[in-house]
Amino acid sequence: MTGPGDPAVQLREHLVATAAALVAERGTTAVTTREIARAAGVSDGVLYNYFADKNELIVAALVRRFEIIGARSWSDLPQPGSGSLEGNLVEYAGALHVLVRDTLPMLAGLVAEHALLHRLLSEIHRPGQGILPFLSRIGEYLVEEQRLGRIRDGVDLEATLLLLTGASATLTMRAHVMPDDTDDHAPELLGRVVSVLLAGIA
Amino acid sequence: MTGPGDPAVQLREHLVATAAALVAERGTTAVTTREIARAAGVSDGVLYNYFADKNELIVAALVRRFEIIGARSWSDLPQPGSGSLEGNLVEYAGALHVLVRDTLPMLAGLVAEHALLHRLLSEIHRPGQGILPFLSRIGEYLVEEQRLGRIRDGVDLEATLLLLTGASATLTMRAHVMPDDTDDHAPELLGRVVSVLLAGIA
Amino acid sequence: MTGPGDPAVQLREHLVATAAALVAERGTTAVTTREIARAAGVSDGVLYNYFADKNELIVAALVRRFEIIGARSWSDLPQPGSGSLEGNLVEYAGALHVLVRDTLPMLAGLVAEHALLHRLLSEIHRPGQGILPFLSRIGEYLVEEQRLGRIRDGVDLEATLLLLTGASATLTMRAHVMPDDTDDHAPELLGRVVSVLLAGIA
Amino acid sequence: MTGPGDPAVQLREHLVATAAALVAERGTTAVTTREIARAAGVSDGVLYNYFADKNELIVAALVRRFEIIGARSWSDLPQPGSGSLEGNLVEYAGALHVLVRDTLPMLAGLVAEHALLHRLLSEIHRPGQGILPFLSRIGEYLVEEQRLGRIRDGVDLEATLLLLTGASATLTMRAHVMPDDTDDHAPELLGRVVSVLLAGIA
DNA sequence: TATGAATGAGTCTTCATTCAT
DNA sequence: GATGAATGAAGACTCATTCAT
Repeated sequence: MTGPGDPAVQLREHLVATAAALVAERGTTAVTTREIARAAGVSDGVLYNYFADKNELIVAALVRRFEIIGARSWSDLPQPGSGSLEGNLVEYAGALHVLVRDTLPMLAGLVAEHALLHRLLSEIHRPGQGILPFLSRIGEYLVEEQRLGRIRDGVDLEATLLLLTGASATLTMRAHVMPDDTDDHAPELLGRVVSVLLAGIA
Repeated sequence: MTGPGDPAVQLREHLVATAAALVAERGTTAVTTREIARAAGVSDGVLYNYFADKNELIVAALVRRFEIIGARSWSDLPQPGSGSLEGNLVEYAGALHVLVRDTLPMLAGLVAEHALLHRLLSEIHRPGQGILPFLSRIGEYLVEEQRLGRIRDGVDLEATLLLLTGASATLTMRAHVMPDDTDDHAPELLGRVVSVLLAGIA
Repeated sequence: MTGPGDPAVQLREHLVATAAALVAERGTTAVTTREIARAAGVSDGVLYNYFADKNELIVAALVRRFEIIGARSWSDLPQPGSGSLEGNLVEYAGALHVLVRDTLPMLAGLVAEHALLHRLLSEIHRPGQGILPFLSRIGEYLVEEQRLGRIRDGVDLEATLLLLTGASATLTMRAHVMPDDTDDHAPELLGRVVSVLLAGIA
Repeated sequence: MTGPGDPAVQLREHLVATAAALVAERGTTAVTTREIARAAGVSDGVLYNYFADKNELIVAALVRRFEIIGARSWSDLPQPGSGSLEGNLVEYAGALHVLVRDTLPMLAGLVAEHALLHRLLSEIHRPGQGILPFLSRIGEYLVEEQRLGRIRDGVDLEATLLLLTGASATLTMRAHVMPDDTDDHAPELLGRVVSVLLAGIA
């Protein structure tokens, strides 16, 4: 008798969505329960009708956030063998860049709060959706391309993955620290990154 | 009439050093002014004789922290042309890994607190010391190696820098999320990363 | 049109019984209305269809509790003239000990809450049942024994009652503060108390 | 350098005294930290400069209360052998009556809160002052009188103590439940109680 | 009449900041 | 300048009570 139309479920969703938006803006710790309630248009106490405590709501908000951003970033990614390897890698790197860019403030807040981080991790491993599957998906792409011969045999794919994801993530950090100019350059810079990765430097 | 021997300057330094140590341990927000004062062996109020508010002290502490860790990580790094390019790059990547590992809790705290981040940035650009010079130093190393011919002509060094630093930094993040097994593998994995970077994957 | 079979009366009774059980376990203030409703298998709001507020329900629960415990403790008590005076007094004292032991948490809660206490008192005097009748019953026993000559003529029975009940009650308090060893000794100690009371100390 | 004149010590004392007064009036749980602060004429947070938490202050207040009342009740009590046994016992019983009367609301509050009760007990056993020493003092009085021959040899003094203290304490409870008439009768009633105790009832 | 989600005042506690000494 | 006690605005969380359905 409980479904998405259930008003209780709707309010729960509303709270999660509101909290997700606030957490995305200002980080995990800077958001107060009162702010969430105000922003959601409800009273201070409602939160505790749906969540055991503030952290449970925050974790739910983070999971939600990852799902939304993940779904947005990772749909329509190229299949192994299609197009050019270079173009595909740029797309994957770009998607990861967007993913990290939009989740960074939340991730950052988690580093300082181990309790929250671990609650999130145990929560996020459970469903098929999450941030880790995305990393494994790009890994799978690399494996397939190697089997297809577009990546040299013998190339260390774990190291490759680290290089590719690392460059994307670091680009994000840079954009965050210097918000003025870098975000527009991101696609172009990632293109150059992929070129270097393909050809090597020696 | 004011110099490094001035007791007022010394107390200021002492406060910065104490705060730096505490911030490194527990992160920006988890440290209280009282804890800093207790750890420094002074009274709660002194802080406000040397800093406008808590944030100013925290920023000074972060700057100090970066200087210390930077100095530790970046002394004795190989000169361009010495040894092998591969071995040198592994060393640079390893130093960056250590640098990020030891500053991650602080960096993370900053992302969530924009005010603090911006105050730190305007502070850190002022003196010759800071975190950015370290990044530029590895950049300079790459430039020199290219001029010496150990890095191919035409290789995009900015992209290379991004790949190298990104892999190191990402390795750190991984170690933080899964603290069990990854930190010991770091040197070996960075070795493989450098191999891939040298040879390319195509 | 209203009788014991009336479903409304039954629900009222059910609420009182449930609240009585919870109050006996955890004391007056530690029980929440939500807990009572959950335990009774009804919704949070029903309570207010039968009682003006929480206190009214609590008072009803206390009255009920005293009735139940009283009925249990005071059935099968010896009749005046039967058995030995000493044995009978020990039985009465033991019954009172049990009565106090089982009502102490509730009584204690009442002392701290004057409003509740007074509401209870005006409630408890109304019906023929209550805690006071029990005290008067042991008083009646003493009166009868005196008339039968097993208690000396001229003995002050009010004072005797105070001694007997006081010793029982105090034993209970002791057991509550030092729960380790005293409850088992209670019967034996009450036996000695009655001996002293019978013979006097001078 | 710390003495009773130290203003910090004075404020601590002031807080304890204020809390003691409020707790005596209204019981342990009904008093809020804000009320204590307001009544003491200080701000909400001061409390935590002197006590780890609310309970620590409450315990200190209870200890204080027992000391004050104890000192008042138990000075100038008769020595064994002096005066008449009967008169002395009435005095002892009366002192206990006053002691219990003035501490009952606090004791009652403790019954419902085991944590608080245990903290108080471990605190109260430490110094030479407390409520238990008073009970042992009346016990010692009985021992001495027995040695002097004013209490029959072979009389069970533990049982006697229980009778005497129990009667006093119960009288208090009665006075609390029916505040109208009984407190004035207390001395007279305790006189009759002692008479019965001396002569026995058989 | 029964429901149970929403309410919001109230609880304890923390901590950056001030200021009289 | 140094002290450190006092301040009081928040913070997370609880729970008796109400009321639309």
